[in-house]
Amino acid sequence: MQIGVIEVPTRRALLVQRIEDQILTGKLRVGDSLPSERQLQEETHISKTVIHAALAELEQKGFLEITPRRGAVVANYVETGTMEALAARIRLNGGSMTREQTRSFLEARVAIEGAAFRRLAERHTEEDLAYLEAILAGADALLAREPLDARALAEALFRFHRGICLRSGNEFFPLLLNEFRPIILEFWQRSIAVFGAASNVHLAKRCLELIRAGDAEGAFRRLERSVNEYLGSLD
Amino acid sequence: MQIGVIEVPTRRALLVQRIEDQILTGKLRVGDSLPSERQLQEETHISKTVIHAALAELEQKGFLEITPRRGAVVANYVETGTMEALAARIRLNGGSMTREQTRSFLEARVAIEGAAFRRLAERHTEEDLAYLEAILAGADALLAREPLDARALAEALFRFHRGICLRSGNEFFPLLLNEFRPIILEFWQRSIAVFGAASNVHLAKRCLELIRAGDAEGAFRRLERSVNEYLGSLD
DNA sequence: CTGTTTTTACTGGTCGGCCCAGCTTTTGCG
DNA sequence: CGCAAAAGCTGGGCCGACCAGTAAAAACAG
Repeated sequence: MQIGVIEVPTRRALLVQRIEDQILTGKLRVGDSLPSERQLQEETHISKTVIHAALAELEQKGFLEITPRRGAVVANYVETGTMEALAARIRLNGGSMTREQTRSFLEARVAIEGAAFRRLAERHTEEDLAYLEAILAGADALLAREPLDARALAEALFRFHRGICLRSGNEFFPLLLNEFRPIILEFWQRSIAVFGAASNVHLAKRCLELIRAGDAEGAFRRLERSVNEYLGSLD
Repeated sequence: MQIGVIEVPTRRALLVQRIEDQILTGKLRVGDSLPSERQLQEETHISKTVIHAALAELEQKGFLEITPRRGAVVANYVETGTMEALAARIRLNGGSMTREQTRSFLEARVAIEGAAFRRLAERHTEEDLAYLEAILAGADALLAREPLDARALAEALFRFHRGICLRSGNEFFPLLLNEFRPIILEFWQRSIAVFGAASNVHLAKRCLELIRAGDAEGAFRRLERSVNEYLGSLD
């Protein structure tokens, strides 16, 4: 048996997580007031500096709404939340989404990646293709190794799809995929578990071929089909 | 003559901005190490606590990668960056995007909002429409008042479009729009300046009508057309 | 001179306290 | 009783010291 590295989390990170959990599990509801910073300081034995930093972080993530000299209330994360807020909620549910969330997520992914596919199919250089091929070569290397590192392969698939966005020439697409990152990684890990590692890598290669051939619609349909297959596998 | 309020920027905000600029202008390159917190303290005459907070903020934005007891290095913000990193880059260019950035941005917006339009046109309740109408009524009220508060109207238009995403039933769309928020606000303010306030509100109303009529494609084309007009106005 | 242990200098993380400005509640005077 | 002054909160910003680790330098043994 092997004991890996033990990462010591910072107090700030622990406090952020604690409050996130309270919000996401419904113990703290939208509109509820948080205790004052000084009160939290007493409860947690953490200094006001760190408390303040943690609350500021939660505000930026969209979980809280802080008004100077009035206090912090739990925000409606749908109104103000970022992708991070959603990722946190998914993390809490044991890393799994409801079926409806999954459908929403895939719909959004198809909207973004579909646009990237189209652009790249229409206009790409040899360098673009070489870049994407290099990523897939890395995935192949992972495939050959035993035991399979599903996490690493999921990362590679993520990099491939972000690579498509990156090379599409649209500055926003890769950033959007970065926002999705934690969710997409969960997705690929599940996809690897359900459809197998080789199948997923093969699908990526097929998409690249279609892009190379300039078949924008074909690439888009291939993407759509795999998404539907994934959704079907949930039943 | 009238002298308005004088906002005193905080040291922390100034430091954040300074470092952001250094990164975005290339004086600090990806992979470069930052001076230690203590070194920065000496250079800037700002306390280490504030330095620490500023660096933490830059990390959350995706500009830095901080490892405890090892230091901070400039992160590849294309890899890890969020929409905020891009917003910062735009802010640096005097709040305006290049033509290519604008095109990218609108392409992404059409991809996301287009999907939301389609969903909402196909499936909406009376409550959804009432919700959106209420937002437009607020925009009308702003329109009647003199002088025009362009910022507030831009906010209203943002809320309307986010409302469409919200009511589309896709949990991700509104979150994506939230990520775009700072950029979208710049967009609407410019659009108001170029096409006039009334015209923008009228367009929103027209979109709502098409959604009500269930004309998904019509609504989508209307959106696409206005985007193209905006792009055309840049020449 | 080499390989190993110990020391030291340096890192980010945390602490508690200071003052500030503004909102809320209590107090106290006319 | 009415109303204004005061006291007591809030978060925001900042400071200098201390903590627990790391990595390089110094000391040491062979």
